[in-house]
Amino acid sequence: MLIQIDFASDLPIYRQLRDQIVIGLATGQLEAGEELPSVRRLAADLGINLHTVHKAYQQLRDEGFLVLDRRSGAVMAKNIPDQPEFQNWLSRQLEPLVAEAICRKMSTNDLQALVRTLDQSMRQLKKDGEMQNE
Amino acid sequence: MLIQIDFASDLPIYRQLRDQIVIGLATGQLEAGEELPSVRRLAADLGINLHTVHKAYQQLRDEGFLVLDRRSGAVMAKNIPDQPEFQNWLSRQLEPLVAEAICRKMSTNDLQALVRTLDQSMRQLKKDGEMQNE
Amino acid sequence: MLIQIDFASDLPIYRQLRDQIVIGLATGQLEAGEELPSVRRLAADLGINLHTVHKAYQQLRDEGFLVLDRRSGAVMAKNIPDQPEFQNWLSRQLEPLVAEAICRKMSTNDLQALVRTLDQSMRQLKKDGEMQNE
Amino acid sequence: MLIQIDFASDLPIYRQLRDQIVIGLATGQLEAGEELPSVRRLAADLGINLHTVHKAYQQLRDEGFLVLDRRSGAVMAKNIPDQPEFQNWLSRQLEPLVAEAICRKMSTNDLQALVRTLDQSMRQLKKDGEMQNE
DNA sequence: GTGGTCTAGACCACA
DNA sequence: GTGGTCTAGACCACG
Repeated sequence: MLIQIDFASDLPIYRQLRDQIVIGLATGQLEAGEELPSVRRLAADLGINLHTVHKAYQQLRDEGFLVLDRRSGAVMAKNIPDQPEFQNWLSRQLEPLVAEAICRKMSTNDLQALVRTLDQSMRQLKKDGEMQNE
Repeated sequence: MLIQIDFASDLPIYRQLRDQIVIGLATGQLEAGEELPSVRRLAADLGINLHTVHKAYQQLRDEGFLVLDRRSGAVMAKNIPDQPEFQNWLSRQLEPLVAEAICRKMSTNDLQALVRTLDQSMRQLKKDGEMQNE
Repeated sequence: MLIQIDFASDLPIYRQLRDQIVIGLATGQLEAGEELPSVRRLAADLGINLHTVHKAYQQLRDEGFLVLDRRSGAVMAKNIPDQPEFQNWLSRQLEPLVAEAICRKMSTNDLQALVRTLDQSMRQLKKDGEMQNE
Repeated sequence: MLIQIDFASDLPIYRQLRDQIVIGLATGQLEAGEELPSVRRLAADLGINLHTVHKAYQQLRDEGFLVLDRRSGAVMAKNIPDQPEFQNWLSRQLEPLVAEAICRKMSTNDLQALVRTLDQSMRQLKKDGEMQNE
């Protein structure tokens, strides 16, 4: 799976890394149970600091996406645990974005379409990957 | 309009302030052309520093939401200028959120419904406010 | 002569006023010896403060463009005195602008053309005005 | 690159700093991709406050001249983005200067020559620097 | 009164 | 080490 870091972004590197791994999982580029590169390896490949990769992995573990084991390294979780507050959290993240879309005169339909497109394209990618594996 | 700052949040204060003003504009709690409190006044009301408010106002000005009129202080812009890259920007913001929703097993319908609810409730609030003014 | 103030500009109002009067003089909309409106009158017309107009007039007087007299009010100077350091001053003003033009990949020719156009259009306006008066 | 701050100038320090960096870029004293001193370092060298340098850097970043790389601090941008309204902006800056030159009886030729000299001397400095590097 | 600039000094997140 | 944020308090230009 290709990971691209933008060093000039305002988003911290560890967050970019974390986000891309989540996106990878959503699009099927990463599967449950799949092994991730070691901290060392990934840091070297991306040309970033060990700490940075470690921090991203830690956060993914805290969120239930990743299982860290001394022997088997980093493995994508098989079962992502329910996060009871997830919808509320998501709602809070979405709120300012939706507000800005309204202010920028985006229509309800355009906004819905944008979310739908993102959602469907990711799910489609995942389905394609799964069919290939069968 | 009520503004609430969460000092424990990881989101910087000036960003919380900026976001809430945008939300206020989307929900009609703030209207185009309306005067905002002066930097000093708002800082005192919220118990934060003058510079923090100043920074939020500056950002809103740069984004075209606010006009800093030399005579009357801060005034919500009448015409919010188009931001040519706005949809792309929004898409990039939405991508990791949608990805996480998929990973957390949220259905397409639930996600759509969540966005719809946010969008509609804000637009409704705005419409209510406008009807009251007539 | 029409004067337009932009209250949202970063340029102070008295400077906008001063600049437009100088432009008016360069384009012949104002002539040497012509009377300007009184401070009171102009302030009322533009909807700005007395002090602001006063400050603009003072600066124009200091620069030799305007003669202020208690009886005859404000009169455009007949002979604008030489300002020995003017070329140096102008050069210093121009330097960052030319530098930015270079950085923005504007060609020497385009820059020259831009200055020429501004210069010629003002001089032409002035000549037109003078012919009309004969 | 030598930077000189005039504490008596009416131009704010952060603007002087910003202007001199742009001039440095135009004259080749600063090259695309070159690292700038850290905010702290430059502030100490110039005897000014950290925040003042920070503000200049932020503005340069907003204008596309500077990239604030998370790893290596401040780096001059490789590709300065087009500013669609740049010519209009420049024209507005130039207008009062040209008008004043006309009022001060500067000839079209002298004005053209002045701009040409500034432009050519900066471009020449840049070319010299580039030849030296080969 | 307003916003804008500058200083001084602190703490934090990031790498 | 870096930049980013926040605070406190001062002065100035503008209107």
